[in-house]
Amino acid sequence: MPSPYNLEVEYNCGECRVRAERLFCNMATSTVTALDSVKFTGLYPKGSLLFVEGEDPRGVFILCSGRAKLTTSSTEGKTLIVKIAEPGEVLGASATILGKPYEVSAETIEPSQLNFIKRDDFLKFLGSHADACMHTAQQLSEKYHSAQREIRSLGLSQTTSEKLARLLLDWCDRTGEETTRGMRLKVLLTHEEIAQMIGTTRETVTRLLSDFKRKKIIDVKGSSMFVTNKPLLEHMVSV
Amino acid sequence: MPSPYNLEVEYNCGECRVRAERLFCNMATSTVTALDSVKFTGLYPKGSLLFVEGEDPRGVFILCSGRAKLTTSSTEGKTLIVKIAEPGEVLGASATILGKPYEVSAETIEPSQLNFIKRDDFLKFLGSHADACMHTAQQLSEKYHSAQREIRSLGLSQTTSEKLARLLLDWCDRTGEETTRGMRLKVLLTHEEIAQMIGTTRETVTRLLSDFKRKKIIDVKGSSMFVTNKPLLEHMVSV
DNA sequence: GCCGCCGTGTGACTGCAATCACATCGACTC
DNA sequence: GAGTCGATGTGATTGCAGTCACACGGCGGC
Repeated sequence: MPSPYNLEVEYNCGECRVRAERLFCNMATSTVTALDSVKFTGLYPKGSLLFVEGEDPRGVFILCSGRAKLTTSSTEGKTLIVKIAEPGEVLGASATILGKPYEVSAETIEPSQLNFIKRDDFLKFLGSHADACMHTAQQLSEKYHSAQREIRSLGLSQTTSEKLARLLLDWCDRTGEETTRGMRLKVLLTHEEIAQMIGTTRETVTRLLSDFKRKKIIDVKGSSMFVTNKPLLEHMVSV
Repeated sequence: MPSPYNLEVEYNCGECRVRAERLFCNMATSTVTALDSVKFTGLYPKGSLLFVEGEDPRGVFILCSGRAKLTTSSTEGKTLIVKIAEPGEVLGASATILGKPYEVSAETIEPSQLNFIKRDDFLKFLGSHADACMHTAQQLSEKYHSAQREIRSLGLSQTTSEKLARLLLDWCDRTGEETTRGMRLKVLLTHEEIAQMIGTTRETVTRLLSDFKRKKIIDVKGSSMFVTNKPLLEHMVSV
């Protein structure tokens, strides 16, 4: 299938091969059919703004493939990255359900496939398909869960190095690959973006990472980072 | 009706007079009947621990009357108050739905009435009553929304005074009464607890409040606080 | 009355991280 | 090769808030 952005596209949810693995999408055949009839499949290049904080909710985006960053900004221009959304997540659900403005902005950081559902259609869909409603509740629970983790990290960390340690450990759990040299992480974010994830400045991130390298906690080779002393990282967050 | 803790109790949801005002409880008669058959009504004194962070989810608590604080703690003993829950809120829903440990602890800070529903019963109840499932999704959306506010406050504030200003403005919106001397707030929390809400220390809260008094932004009379210069507070958070 | 407890008010000191400023380095354009 | 641009590395300075220490006042118990 020819497709832009080198992306494998699936226009038909009924035929989607990864559907069963997805918390939200894994639903009864009849429900999937209903989903297919209201959704709009779109391909988005890196850097596409899906919605902006404060905007009235138009509907939800189901992230089929690719990744998106969810951010919130202060009026002074300081930006906080709340979460990096992974495939299978539903974006904008809470605002759409409540009819309140989007509480974050969403921007793709990779070429991505998204299925958009208009607000009215989505609400009707949830009302008439119990399993979809249940899966939405699960999605929202997941979102709340990860927001709670973020709150812990921001509110309970004594120092910035503790926040960074928390972030790296999070990455190990989520995307780390075990190797003989320690956990390997693909660092796809700049120091600036890492800073925005833990609420600090770019310079501090650079300094702390140098520090970690000096202390042999991590080892950076190109865009790969090896966590060579995970226990020490864990010690930094718990004590 | 004689009742402990000077609390007006309603054992029967079907007869509850405030039900229609509650986001979650406002559901079809048949659904309420089902709810009544699985819930356990309990009265709890101030300081009751409903559940503890990290514990496996036993079920959900519907806060009928009273208030509860939701907290998360670090291993060093530092505590962060995530939210003060108000009547109508459902506590522990996300953990119960996902089957993951409670992400926060819940403790009553006033004598409270709560309806408890066991995990299995709650999941069955949601599965068989579409409106209850929808209302749960709304509750979860609200929870996510307020968690997002907390993240903004913790992550984007440059200084502690900004966080405190944010908190006071929040209180104005939520429980403030307009008076000729400015918004009146009932301060039911100690400086220690305020500190735990914004992730700082007791001393800093005392100092900042003195500061605000000196600058004629607030005026404290007993357990009442008058916000006499709200625009200045707003200026502190946006610049 | 006395005592103890808890919440509050303040001073002195210190350290971490924000800020500003500039250097370096790689990639890509022209 | 010169020039630009974004990302990274590093030094010097400063200020905010955490920490420790102690004083004061109200309130309940006895």
